[in-house]
Amino acid sequence: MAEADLIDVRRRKLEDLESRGVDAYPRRFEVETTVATLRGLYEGWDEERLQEEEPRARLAGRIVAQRGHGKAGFADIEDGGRRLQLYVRKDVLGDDGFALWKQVDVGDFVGLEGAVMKTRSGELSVRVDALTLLSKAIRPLPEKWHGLKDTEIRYRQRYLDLLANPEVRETFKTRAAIIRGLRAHLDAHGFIEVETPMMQPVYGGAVARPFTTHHNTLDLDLYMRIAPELYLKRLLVGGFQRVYELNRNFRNEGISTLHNPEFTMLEFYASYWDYGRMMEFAEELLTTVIETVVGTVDIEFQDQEISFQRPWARLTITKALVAIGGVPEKLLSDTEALRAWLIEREVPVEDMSYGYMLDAALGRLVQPRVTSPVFVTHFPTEASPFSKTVPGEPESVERFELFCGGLEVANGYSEINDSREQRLRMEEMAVNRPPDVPEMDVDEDYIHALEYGMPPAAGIGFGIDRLVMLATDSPSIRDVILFPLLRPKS
RNA sequence: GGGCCGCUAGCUCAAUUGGCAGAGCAACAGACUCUUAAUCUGUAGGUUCAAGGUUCGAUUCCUUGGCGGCUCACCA
Repeated sequence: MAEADLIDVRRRKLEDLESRGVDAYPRRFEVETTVATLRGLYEGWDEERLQEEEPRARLAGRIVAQRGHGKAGFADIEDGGRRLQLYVRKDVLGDDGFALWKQVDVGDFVGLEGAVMKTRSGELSVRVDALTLLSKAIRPLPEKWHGLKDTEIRYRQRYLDLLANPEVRETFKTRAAIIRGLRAHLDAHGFIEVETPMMQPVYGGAVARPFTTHHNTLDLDLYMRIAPELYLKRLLVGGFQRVYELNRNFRNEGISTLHNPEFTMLEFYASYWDYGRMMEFAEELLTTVIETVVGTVDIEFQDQEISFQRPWARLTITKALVAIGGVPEKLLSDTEALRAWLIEREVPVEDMSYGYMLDAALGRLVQPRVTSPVFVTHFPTEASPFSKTVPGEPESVERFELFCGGLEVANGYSEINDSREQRLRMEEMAVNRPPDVPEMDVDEDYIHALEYGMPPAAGIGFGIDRLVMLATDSPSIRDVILFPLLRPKS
């Protein structure tokens, strides 16, 4: 039947009910129990005991299946993700109640009251003696057995995806649990959660194109933040010793299975730590959360066996390129030979400096091959404008990236707190920025803040969406973002 | 943005070489007071993503466009 006809049928039922004085959208229903608690209480009881004691139940849920049976019938309701069978009999429900039962469709919300029982086949059920319509659905739900597979509908109408595919609900519960776990661990270690501007007059803290917007009253162009970094470090200047922010960043770049224009980032900063201490803490934080949420530190992600068992491997970028990326060691001391070797392997490094070449090679040759977590350290200085250099090694910085399951999951470093050095490095970045990167101003206000003195500190940023992908074995970032950005359908 | 693939009933999917567009579920009518992917009988349901082209004839072939997926390049 055409969709319009299916809707018409339900509309007619709705009008028929209303003409008989039924309120199809009542204000409230006093629920006394849930499917989960009911199952917890009575699942273990046998048929005889339920028959003798006849416990009563009053609950509500959405009809997800119906099986008519003449002057009787069965329905399954879903409430909080759990299902329960209803048993309806005309002689128990009465004529009016049974008439309502006949007009109820899959998708409708109902409230009900009755005796808890078990059927002959042992299925815990409620023999309904009072049925109340709580909300009439006028569109048909996706099919019960095959669920909803059309990716476009799944993303555009996520509510249908959640309705039809229970594992999708689990993914987003896991997401919530991860975020809860991260907050709990940080809170327990003296970090305080802060909120810094998402609309910034000067954007910074990362290399990416921003979204722009405008404040009318101030007649001021603003940028949606690409990172909260520079504001969080201002708070270290202000005397907060440990801060974190877990919220959205916005980057006006491509969309892919790993990128959504708005994505969730956890950034935190600890005074008196360096990047080494931060790596230790990151290990502890992630293993704790993964173990709590997934139940084990050995997970499977897209057919890879990943172990978060500590300690995690740590390699300098050059060692990683040799050991994991397969770069011949002798090429590392010969820029042009390395360039030729990389280009042969389709790593586009034509106009790059040595440092940017290493970074590009890392992304192409190392990252995809990493399964269990690996910290890569000693990044080239030119690509890291906020990281302190390694003592005696001005070309490398005290910075690490965390790779896992072929994904970049985190990025952290010892923060520059010398205002003179920070200015130089920002100016260098403004001149030597990689091709295709928009002009970036030196954030004078940030330099000014550093001049008041920032304690030595380390900071880190975690891509939360990717973390959730790992924990839920999701192949695309769109599977872990409830409403990913799609082109509007005209 | 480039390349490849997809779009058929509300949902999940078929359709031979280009030859009457079909099934299951859902819906509707009927039967059925312990079913659970209920069962049985019957009925109805289509702008085959859109526009154009080739053809006697297009879901099928071609062109353009829309939307989506994967992938490559930039970004986490």
